[in-house]
Amino acid sequence: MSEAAVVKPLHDPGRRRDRERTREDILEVATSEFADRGYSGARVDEIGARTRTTKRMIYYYFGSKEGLWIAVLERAYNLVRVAEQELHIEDLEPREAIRRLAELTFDHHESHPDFIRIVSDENMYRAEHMRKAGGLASLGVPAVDVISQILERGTRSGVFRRRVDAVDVHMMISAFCFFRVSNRNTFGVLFDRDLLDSTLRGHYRTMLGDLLVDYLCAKSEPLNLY
Amino acid sequence: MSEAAVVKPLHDPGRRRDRERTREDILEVATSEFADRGYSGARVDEIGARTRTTKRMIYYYFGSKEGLWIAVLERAYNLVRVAEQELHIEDLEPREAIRRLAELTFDHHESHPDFIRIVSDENMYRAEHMRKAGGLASLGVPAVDVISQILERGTRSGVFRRRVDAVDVHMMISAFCFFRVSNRNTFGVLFDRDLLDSTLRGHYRTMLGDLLVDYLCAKSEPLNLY
Amino acid sequence: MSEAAVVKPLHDPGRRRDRERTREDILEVATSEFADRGYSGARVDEIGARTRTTKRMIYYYFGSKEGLWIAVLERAYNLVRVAEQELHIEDLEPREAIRRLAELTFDHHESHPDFIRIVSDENMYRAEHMRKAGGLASLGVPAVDVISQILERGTRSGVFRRRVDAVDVHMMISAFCFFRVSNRNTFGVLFDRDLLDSTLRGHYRTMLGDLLVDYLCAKSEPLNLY
Amino acid sequence: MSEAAVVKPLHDPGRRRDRERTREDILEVATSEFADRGYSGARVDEIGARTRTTKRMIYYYFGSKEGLWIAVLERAYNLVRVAEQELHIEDLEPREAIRRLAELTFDHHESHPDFIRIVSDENMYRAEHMRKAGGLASLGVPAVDVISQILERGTRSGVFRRRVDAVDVHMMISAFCFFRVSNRNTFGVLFDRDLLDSTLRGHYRTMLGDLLVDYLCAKSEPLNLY
DNA sequence: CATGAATGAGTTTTCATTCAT
DNA sequence: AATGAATGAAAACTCATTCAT
Repeated sequence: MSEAAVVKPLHDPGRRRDRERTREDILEVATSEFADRGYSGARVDEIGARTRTTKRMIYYYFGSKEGLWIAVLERAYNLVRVAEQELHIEDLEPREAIRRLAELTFDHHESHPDFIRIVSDENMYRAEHMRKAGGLASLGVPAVDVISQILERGTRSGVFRRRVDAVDVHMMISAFCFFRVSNRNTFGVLFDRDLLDSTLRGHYRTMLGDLLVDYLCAKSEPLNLY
Repeated sequence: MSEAAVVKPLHDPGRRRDRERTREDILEVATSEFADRGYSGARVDEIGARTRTTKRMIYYYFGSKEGLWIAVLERAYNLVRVAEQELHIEDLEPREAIRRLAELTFDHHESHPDFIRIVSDENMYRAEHMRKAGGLASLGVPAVDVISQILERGTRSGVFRRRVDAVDVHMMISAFCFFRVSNRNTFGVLFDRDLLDSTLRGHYRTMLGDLLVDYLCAKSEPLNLY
Repeated sequence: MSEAAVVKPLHDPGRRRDRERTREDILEVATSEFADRGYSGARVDEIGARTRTTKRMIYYYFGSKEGLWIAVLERAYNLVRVAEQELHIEDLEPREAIRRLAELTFDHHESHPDFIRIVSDENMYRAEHMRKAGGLASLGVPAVDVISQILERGTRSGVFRRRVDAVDVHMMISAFCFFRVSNRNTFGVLFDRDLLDSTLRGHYRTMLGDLLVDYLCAKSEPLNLY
Repeated sequence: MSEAAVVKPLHDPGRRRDRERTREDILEVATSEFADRGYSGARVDEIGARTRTTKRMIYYYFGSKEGLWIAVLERAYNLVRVAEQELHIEDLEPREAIRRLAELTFDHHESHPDFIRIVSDENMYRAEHMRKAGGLASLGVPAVDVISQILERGTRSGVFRRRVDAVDVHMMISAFCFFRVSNRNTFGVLFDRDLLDSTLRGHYRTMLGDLLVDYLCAKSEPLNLY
C-alpha cells in the first residue's frame, strides 16, 4: 500500500487538544514499536500510523527519531523506579529480604519484555542515548541502597558470612533475570528449552533465591574490591 | 566519502581466485560490521568496501544481507563450539572442574564482544534467522554434556549435595558472563561501574566460581524440573 | 547524462500542491514510458525524471513500479470506456450501426497505440495485474450490450440472417483493429507492408465493415455456443 | 539461494562435445524462457541454469542476450515456415482450400503459444531485432503465394466475387488467430470468456472459415489497393 | 498549534557481461 | 574450446525529515 493511501480520521478538532495525552500516546506506541523491531528497525512512519495523530506530530513533540528513542528510554526507566519504590522489606529477615528483592526483579523482568528489549538495544548503541538523556545517570543508586541495607543487617546478624558488594549483588540478580528474557530465543534454539515456559517459572524463581542465599551465607575472605 | 572516490585494485589478476578465501574474508568483515552496528544498522555497502573484493560478491556468495547475517551467525557459533572442545577437565576435582569450565566461558565472552553483540541482536529478531539456518538447533548439547559429567562426578563423590539440572548450570554461567558484556554500557550509566574494568576482572571471575560452587555444594530438596 | 546533472525546479513553492494533479501527471508520463519500453523495460528513474516531481512521488502515490503499472492499466481502460459511451447508434440501420461501431474501434485503436502496447504487455503477464486491480473485471460488458442491441434489431428486421454471439462480434472487431496496430512491425518485415500506412487507412476501415456485414448477413445454422 | 551456490554436474568431459546439440539445447530453453517472461523479463542466469551447460556458453555461442533473442526469433519463424510447406491444397475447391489454410493457421497458433508471445514481444521492440537478423525479411511471401493461387482459382471459377489482395487475406486470418491467443488473458478478464476454452475451439475454427468465405464470395467493387 | 504533501540521500538488490585460465 | 569466478553499472525501493500553509 502506498504512503499516500493512508487515510485516517484525525483527532476531533472540536475536542480540546491535550498535549500530554498526545505525547503519552506516541510514547506508548513508540515503546511497543521500538521494543518489537529495535531502534534501527522501527519505522517513524509505522509509529505515526499506529498513533492517534500523525507522523508529523512525532517531530513536533520529539524533534527526531533519536529524540523519541531517548524519551522512550527515560519513560521506561522511570516506570522501573516507581515499581522499586513499592517494595517494603525493611523488617524482613535478611535472607528472606534478599529473596523478596530478587523475586521482585524476577517478576518485573518477566512482565516487561519490552523494557528488556529496549535496554538490550540501547546497549547495542553503547548507551550513548542514555548518556545524552541526563537524569538517567546513577538512577540505579536507590536500588543498590536497598541491597546495602539488607547486606548490612545480614552481616550484623551473622547470617551473611560472605563479604560482598551491593552493586555486585544487584548485578547477579539482574544478569539472571535479564538473560532469561533477553536470550530466551537463542537459548531456546541451542538448548531446546524455553526459559520462559510457565511451568518452569517457579523453578527459576526459587533457583535465583537459593543461588543468592547460598552465596551470601558462605564464608569468604574479606572483600577487597579494588 | 563517496563510493566513487574509493580507488582500490578490485582484484589481483596474478593471484588465483579462491572461493573459500573470498567467503571467509567477507564473513570476517561482516562479523565486525554487524557486531558494531547491528543487523539493521550495518550497511552492505560498507561491508563490501572493507572487503578484498566488492559488495557485489556478498550477493554472489550469500544472496542477500539476511543470507550474510545467517552465515555470520553460523560461523560465530561454530567458533564457540571449537573453543569448547579444547577444554579438558575430565580429571579435575568436580568443584575445580566447574570453576574451570565457568572461567573458560568467562574468558571467551570477554574476548569475543562481537559474538555477544551478534547474539544479542539475533535475540531482537527472536532467533528467526537461527531457526532458518538449521545446523544450529541443539548446538549447545555437547556443552551441556560436559556439565552433566561434572555434576555426576560431584554428586557421586558427595561434594555436590544440591540436585541440579545441567542446562540450568549452563544458563547461570551464561547469564553471568553474557550480561557482564552485553549490558556493560547501560549498567555503567546506572551504577557508575564498568563491569569490564580490567582491575575487576579477577574479582568477577572468582565471584562466578564461588557462586556456582556455593550453590552446588549446598544441600537441597530432590530436583523436580517439571 | 547523469541524474545529478539534471537541474530542475523540484516543485513550485508558490503553487498549491494538488494530489490529483501530481498523480495524473505521473500517470501520463508513466503511460507513455510503459508503452514505449514495456513494463519490464521502463525505468522508474526515467518516469520520475519526466515528471513535474521526482521518482520519490511514484512510491509515495503508487507504492511500487507494479502499483504504478496497475494504475496506468486502470486509467487506460477507463479512457476507453468513456470513449465508448460517446457512441450513439441506436437509431441507425443495423448494417450501418455495426459499421459505425467497428469504425469507432478502428479509429480508437489507431489513435491510441500506447494503449495497444500496454495491453499487449499485460497479456505477456497473463493479465495478472488486471486481476489484482479489481474494477476491470467485466469492464467490457457495456460494449457487448451495444452490439447485442444492434444484432437484435438486425435479426428482427431480417437483414442479419446469421445467428451470432455479441462477444464474438466484439472479438472479431478487436482482433482486426488490435492486430493491425500491435503486429504492424513484424508484419511489415515479413510481408513488406505497413498496415498503418496512411494511404491504406480507408481500405482497411472499409474492409472491416464489409467483413462484418457479409458475415452477419449470410445465412447460418442456429447458434449453439456451448 | 546465492548465485555461487549453484552446483551442477556439467556435461561429461569424456563424451564428445556436440556443438549443435548444445546450441539447440540453449535455444529451446531460451525460447521457453523468453516466451514466459518476455525479452526484458527473461534472465540470462535463469536460461543458463535450465541448460545442460552454463550461462557462460550462451555468451560463447550467441555473444549476448540480444544475439540469443535473435537466434530464437529466427528459429521460431523457420519452424513456422516448415509447417506451412506441409500444406497441400492445390487440388481443393477454392472455398474449401481457404478454409483449410485458415484452419492450419488456427491450429498452429493454438499449439504454439510460445511463438505468439515471442512475436508479440518483438513487436514491442518494433521488430528491430528481426530487421537486424536478415533472412526474415519477406519470409511471409511463400505463404502469400499460396493464398494468391487460391484466390485466382476462386475468381476464375466465379465462387469468389470479391476482389481481394492476398496479403490482406493473410492478415485477416492472422489477426483472428493471433488475437485469440495473444489477448486471451485481458479478453478473459474484460468479457469473462476464455477464447481458448477447449469447448469453444470448433466454434471459433468454423467461425473463421465462415468469415472468410462469406467475405470472399460477396460481390464487391474492383479492388484498388493504392 | 497542526497538518497533508513532498523529498534528498541513501540502501538493498539485480543484471548482463567479462576475466583469466 | 570450455569454464568457474568475478564484476560495474544501474535498478527498484526506503527512510527520516522538511515544506508551506
